[in-house]
Amino acid sequence: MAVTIKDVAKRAGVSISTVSRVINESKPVSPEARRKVIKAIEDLGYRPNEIARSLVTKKSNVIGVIVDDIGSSYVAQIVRGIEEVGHMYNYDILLCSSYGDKEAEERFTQLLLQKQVAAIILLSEIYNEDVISYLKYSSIPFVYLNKYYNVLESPTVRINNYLASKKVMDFLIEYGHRRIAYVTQEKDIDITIEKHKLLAYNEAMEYLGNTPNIYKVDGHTISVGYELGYKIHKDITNNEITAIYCCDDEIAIGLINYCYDNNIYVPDDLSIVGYGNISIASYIRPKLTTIMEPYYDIGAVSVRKLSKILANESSEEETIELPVQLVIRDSVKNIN
Amino acid sequence: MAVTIKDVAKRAGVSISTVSRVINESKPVSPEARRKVIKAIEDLGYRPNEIARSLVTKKSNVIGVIVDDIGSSYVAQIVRGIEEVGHMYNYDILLCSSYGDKEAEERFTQLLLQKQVAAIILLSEIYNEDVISYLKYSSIPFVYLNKYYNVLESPTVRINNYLASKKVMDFLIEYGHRRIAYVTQEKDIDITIEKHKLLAYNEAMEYLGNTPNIYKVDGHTISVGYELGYKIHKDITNNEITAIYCCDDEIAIGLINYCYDNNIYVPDDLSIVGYGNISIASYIRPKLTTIMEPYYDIGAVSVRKLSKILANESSEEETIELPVQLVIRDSVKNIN
DNA sequence: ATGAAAGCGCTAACAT
DNA sequence: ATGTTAGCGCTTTCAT
Repeated sequence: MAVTIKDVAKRAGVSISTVSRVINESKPVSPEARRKVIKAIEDLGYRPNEIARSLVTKKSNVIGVIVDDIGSSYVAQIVRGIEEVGHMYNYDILLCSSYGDKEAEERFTQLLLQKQVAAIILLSEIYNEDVISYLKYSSIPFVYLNKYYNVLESPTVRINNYLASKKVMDFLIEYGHRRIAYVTQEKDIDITIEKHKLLAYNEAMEYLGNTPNIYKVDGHTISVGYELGYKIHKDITNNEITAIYCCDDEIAIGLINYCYDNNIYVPDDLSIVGYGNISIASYIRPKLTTIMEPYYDIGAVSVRKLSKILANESSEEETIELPVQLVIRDSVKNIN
Repeated sequence: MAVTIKDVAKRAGVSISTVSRVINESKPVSPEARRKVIKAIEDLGYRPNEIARSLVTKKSNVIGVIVDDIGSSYVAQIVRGIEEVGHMYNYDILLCSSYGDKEAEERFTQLLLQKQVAAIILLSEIYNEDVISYLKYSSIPFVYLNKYYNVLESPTVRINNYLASKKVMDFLIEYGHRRIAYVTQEKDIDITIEKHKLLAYNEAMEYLGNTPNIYKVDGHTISVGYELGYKIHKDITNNEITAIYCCDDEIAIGLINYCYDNNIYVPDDLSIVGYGNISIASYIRPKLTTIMEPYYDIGAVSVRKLSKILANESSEEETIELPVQLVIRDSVKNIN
């Protein structure tokens, strides 16, 4: 049987309230009593039961985190941010993976609520307004992070995708590229961030006086990028395009691998830009030039926001926009 | 205010015991009462408070997981395994990152204990026997996973590193390599898995009648592997060695990158083998030939073991050994 | 089959 | 400054 506050009180020869007081430093305790209590706690190896504590205080200092897939590299980075600053604010992390399943997102939300978490961070890749409604309805503080979709109005932390996209295009143009293709996601384009990224791309092409050249893919994996290589092989070797701007690092990396395997030299034959700056981006060769999404910071800022809400120092509504940066590495050639 | 079991009871016109009974299906309830209770639950949107439940049942169905760094790719894979099969067994995951800090490991262990977790999985990369002793002393079911160290006797899930290493050497020899170097970790070699890997390497070299050629590094990152490139550049270009077997994928990848950047062609000029099969291994070019450590399975099996212990179906002591596999890709040349 | 009541380990109001 | 007590939301005897 675990040792409880009663055991400590008995051993120290004081009441349980006194013990509670020294543990929580909630009220003054005489030096004498404090000494005895501390001694008893050490002798017995007592550790307060957080479950019992939460029950009475109605606080859990646990943040529930529902992610798409913890095995995914950018997800792990965000969770790292959540975890690290979470612990600074004294929060623990209860982690669930939904694997892109709508129902799982909702089920886990309920579960976390039952676990009396103080707040929820939902990191999703799918379109699921129901869970947002549910979260709002539950009136639990939450942050909603979606890599692709613009879902409803909800507190979130993100970058400005239009501006990011503009940075890429400005850079490509500065490096002398004119025939630039963009690889976008075909699915739900109007309600995803692709809408904004595409806008910047189209504006830049219009500025150049060139017709946009858009490839559509479905999926965000490296193999999708690789397969894209087959489809556009001719366009590349024809020299119809000099640069490809990909909506995801994964697509860009798949494409780079395709090129490597088919003797197309990046960046000499073709320049490639990614989006995200996942960790592999700096390890593949050539190193990928890409937009850096500050994953760690997104997690970190989300927790900070939540902790402010929980301390009543902030309202829930605002969405936070983090600065973007273009990381220039080796996958784009200056053809001026 | 959240709705409680009392509210449900009142609304249904029954006692809270009856409500509890229908929730838990713990005792027979008349169809009539059950109907009313279910109705009330739905009307009120009632969800039992898991905190209160845990307090009385003294069960938490939460598994505490302490990892080194959730941002690390292999860690994320293991956690994925833990999380996914954990949820199948109805466990939730409370996650902490120690970032290689001894004290953090101990602090989090205490914290998790206070949170009344049902079991703990400790995933460490450092040498810390204290935390194992503490865990044993607390008599909480736990699994101890350490990527490098052989720490004390403790329940664990791992691969047979000697056998794995032997597989690598057999393969290299089969492919005609004779002058094979091994890159090992210089730190604490006698109490780490390097001892076993090295043994297999040395035995193979003895079998070949060649003197072992061992490079020592300190650290498990890609940049450590890259820096190793500088040091052994001459050995490679001298053709003194035809193959390098690296103790970590990261080292191998760093080395491959060094070669790429310095016009040494892998595998034509030099064959490289890794260890681990982290996700990048199949994305870099040339694709890395390596030992597959089944990270996901290590996590999955750990949870299964724990769940058996918690159900009194297994003792804590045994260590589980998972099968190893050599993944043959493109970084080794057949020079027969 | 059902309800009353005790109690899980703790905090916090109240009393002294 | 300290002790007594109620009660957090729930499960589980124990009666009935």
